[in-house]
Order: sequence, then structure tokens, then C-alpha cells
Amino acid sequence: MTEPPNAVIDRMMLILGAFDTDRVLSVSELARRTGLAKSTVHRMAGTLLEHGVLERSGVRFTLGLRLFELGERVPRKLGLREAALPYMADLRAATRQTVHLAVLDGTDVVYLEIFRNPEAPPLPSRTGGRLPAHATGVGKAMLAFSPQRVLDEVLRRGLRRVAERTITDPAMLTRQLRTVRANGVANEYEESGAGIVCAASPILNIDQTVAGAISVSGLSGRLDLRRMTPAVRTAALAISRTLGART
Amino acid sequence: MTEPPNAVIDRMMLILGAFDTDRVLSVSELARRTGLAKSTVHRMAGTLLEHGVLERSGVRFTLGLRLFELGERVPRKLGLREAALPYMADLRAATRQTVHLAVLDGTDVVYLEIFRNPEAPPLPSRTGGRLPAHATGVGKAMLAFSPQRVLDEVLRRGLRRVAERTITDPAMLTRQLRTVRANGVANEYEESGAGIVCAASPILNIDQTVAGAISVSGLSGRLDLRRMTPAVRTAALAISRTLGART
DNA sequence: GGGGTGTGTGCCACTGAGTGGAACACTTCA
DNA sequence: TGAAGTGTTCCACTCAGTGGCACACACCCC
Repeated sequence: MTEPPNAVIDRMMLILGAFDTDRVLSVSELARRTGLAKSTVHRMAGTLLEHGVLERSGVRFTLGLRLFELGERVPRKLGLREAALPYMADLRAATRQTVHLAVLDGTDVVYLEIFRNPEAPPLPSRTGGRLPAHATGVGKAMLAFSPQRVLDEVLRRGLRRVAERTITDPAMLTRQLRTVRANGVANEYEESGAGIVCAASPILNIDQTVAGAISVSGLSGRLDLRRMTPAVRTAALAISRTLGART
Repeated sequence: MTEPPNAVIDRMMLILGAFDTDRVLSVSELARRTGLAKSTVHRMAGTLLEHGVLERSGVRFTLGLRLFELGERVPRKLGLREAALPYMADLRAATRQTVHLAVLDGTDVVYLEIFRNPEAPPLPSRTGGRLPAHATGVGKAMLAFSPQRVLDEVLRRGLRRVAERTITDPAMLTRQLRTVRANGVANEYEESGAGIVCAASPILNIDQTVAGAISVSGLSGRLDLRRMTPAVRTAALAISRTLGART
């Protein structure tokens, strides 16, 4: 319809995307995963190398520092993270659990920052990690306060199951989002991973659009969600406030 | 000599690089800064948009979340940062100053992580920021322990002045690096910015190659470098040790 | 009003840059 | 000794990307 897009950039993103699973890949492996000709990968990797987008690791390749450099300049991250940082520290200190900061990207959630607690059990989430919005606490918190077309898109794509208890029923999701919208807090019970529960609350811009969300997560046995709710909600409101103040 | 490289990727990196100074740019501004035709920028920005490498901000453009996502997967960052984090926290607590973690990228230094102290004065350094190695404490610490050809390349490119007291004399730099190599610590006196001093120490891999460097920085009046030296050195050695242990 | 000058967007003939098959040099393993 | 993997190089073909041009707006000032 709208295409034809730029094929070279498509191919390049295919190559970079191949590093989703493994951190270091050879030319042949890249060619196999991307479906590109080996010579194409070879040549392309060469120029990406010159730009620091890729780096050599022996004879194989790795994502390069230039990507990190560019990634640190992304505005969506910068403002929100800066505003949230002190409150995330407070929240971790108060709850002694893991604190997450995330934004919505299309129908996915991307984690901007994670404050872990040495005392708390390690969780599998990673900074820069991506999960379907409907399967996470922060995702549901943001969806509940997003325009209808965002939810439509989520439903259109289908509620992919990522854990045993992921919500896959559209009616169930819509119902939950209604109560989330009323309470300002979303709970998650092992929907993104086994044993993990969390309470999340949205961060709003001055114009009431969604900027992101924070959450407190822990293991289902050890964490009493109801006790976390007010703290998460309070922190989210505080971040929203400082976000508005600095405009 | 070795080229011809891929022109499309070159142009794309030109566009992304244009966001060095400003965070949000229009098609016309991009065309002007990159020297590309407006139609080329327009089309290219469109496909970058589809990949999330760029995002819209009204009618203008911004670096996109996908870059952040990819940047967080860069191996050079991942391992070192993880190993260094706890020691950086200790160092900040012990010195009540700003702690930096950096790696060497060509002849530049790139900051991987910065631990600021609310009590300490804010410094201009930024995560993902880039500075010439010869102009910074962490840079000198790493150069002193790098193979000769790295220093050769630094000298070949010329010692660019970034602050009033930046070292621009090759002989002076070489002399300093010799004592750095002997002491395991590099000092910086307002060479990267006015009023800023720092003590830095290199982090080495098991094979004695340079992995990165950490530093303690502060304002020249308030910070006694000599008192910082042992702490920085100790932390750097500790990080080197845990880095080696996890191989 | 009009007529600057700034946007963003769309079109399309031209051509040279990117493609990928094939061939090569090396290792590794059997 | 060969088979199967790797990375690298070459090069004729052609199709994808280019950028000049033109258009649709939105300003602001005379």
C-alpha cells in the first residue's frame, strides 16, 4: 500500500534485529537468519563496522558502541527517566522490591530503567527489553489510559501468550482495563512470567496523554500486592507532576 | 583505499548523526545539515520511521526507541557495566562525588554509566557522551595501558583542545602516560572542562587488555585528588577481578 | 490582498549503486 | 583426502535509490 520502502535500510534492520537472540554472530549465521546473500551481509557488515554500528569479536560480529551512543540520545527516554529516577529510588527503598520504568511503543512495552534490590530475587526483565503490552502490569496501566485506537491495534494483532497466565481473552482484557482506569493501578499475576506479580501505575503528561508507567515487581509468594498499590500510585503521580512542571 | 562503502548506510548515519546537537529536527533542517536532497531525507526518514529508528514529534523527527533498544544490547556495555555497578555505588558512597564508567572507542572515550551524587555539583558529562581520550582522566588511564598503535593513532589525529588546559603537546602526553602506567592512576586537572578535576584508573581483562576505566570527578576547589586515588584504584582492581572471574 | 520565504510532500526519468551467484582460500573434522 | 563448513572477492545485470522539479500549504510583511 504505502510502500515501496528503502530496501537497504530494511536489510540493515534485518541484520541488527538478528542480534535479538544471540550477542555475537558470524557472516554465515547472519545470512541464514536474515535470508540475505552471504556476500550482501559481508559487504553490509563491513560498512556498518566503519560506522561503529557493528564491532568485530574475533571473526564474528557484535552490536557496536555507536548504537549505545545513539540510544542514549533518544528523547522519549531522556526526559522521562530523569524525572522518574529519584522517585524510583524512593520506591525501591520503601518497598525493598524491584522497580520498573517503561514506555509504550506501538503495542509493546519497552523497559527504560530497572532498579533492582540486592535483597530481592532477580527478575528476568532487562533494560531495553520488549514485551507485549497486554502481558505486563506496566502495559495494562498504559493501555487503560491510551486512546481507543491503541487498544484496537492491540486486539487486532491478537493477544499473544507469553506465559501460562497471560490474558488472551479480549473481553477479559477490556474489563480489566476499565477497573485500571478507575483505580489508576494495574495488577499483574504471573501474566508475563511464572511466579512474578506486580503493581503498576501510569505516568501522564500535562495533556493527560500517557508518558510511561512504573511498577513494583516481586515473587508471588513474597510480595503482598495490596500493600504496594498506594506507594506505586503515589510515585506515579509524583513523576507526572514533575514531568508537567518542567514543561 | 578500502572503500567503496554502502552509500545508503552512509547517508542514514549522516541523518542520525545530525541529532548530535539538537534532539528534534525537521526534514529541511536535516537536509541542510547532511547536505542531502530534501526528497532523499523525506523518503529515508519515512522508512526509518517504520522501523522505529526515528519517531515523529509533531511534524519534525526524533531519534526513536528502537535505537535505545538496540543500544542496550551492545555487549561491550553489558558485561562491564554489570560488573562495575556495585563498586561504582560503593565508590560514590565513600567519596560523595560523581563516579564515571567509560570505555575506549577508537581514539574517543564513551561514558557507559554515571553515578551522580545529589550533594555533589552537577557535571556536564552525559551517559553515551563522547570525548577525545587524551582530554579525560579515564581516557589517559586507558591509553596508558593500551597497545602502542592506539596511542600512535591518537597522536596522528592530533591532540584537539576541548578545554583551556587540555594537553595538546604529544611529548607531555607521552610523559604523563608513563607515570600513569607506573601508578595505575591518571589525574586530570581541568583538561576536559573548566573547574573539573578527576582521578581515574583502568579496568583490565584477564589477558591484561583494557576493558574500560572508572573515575571520581568533582570541582577543583572542593575535591582533594590525592585522597581519591587509592579508592579509585582499589575499585578498578576489584572490577577487573570480578570481570576475570566471570569468564 | 499579493508576493515573498519558509515549510512538508509527491512525482518520475535517469543511472550508478547494490545485488547475489559463482569461485576462491582456508579450517576443521572424518 | 575429501567433504563441509567458514570468510572473502569479483563482476555483469538491473532495479532500487537519487534528486531536480513542482506542488500545497502556512506564515509574515509590505
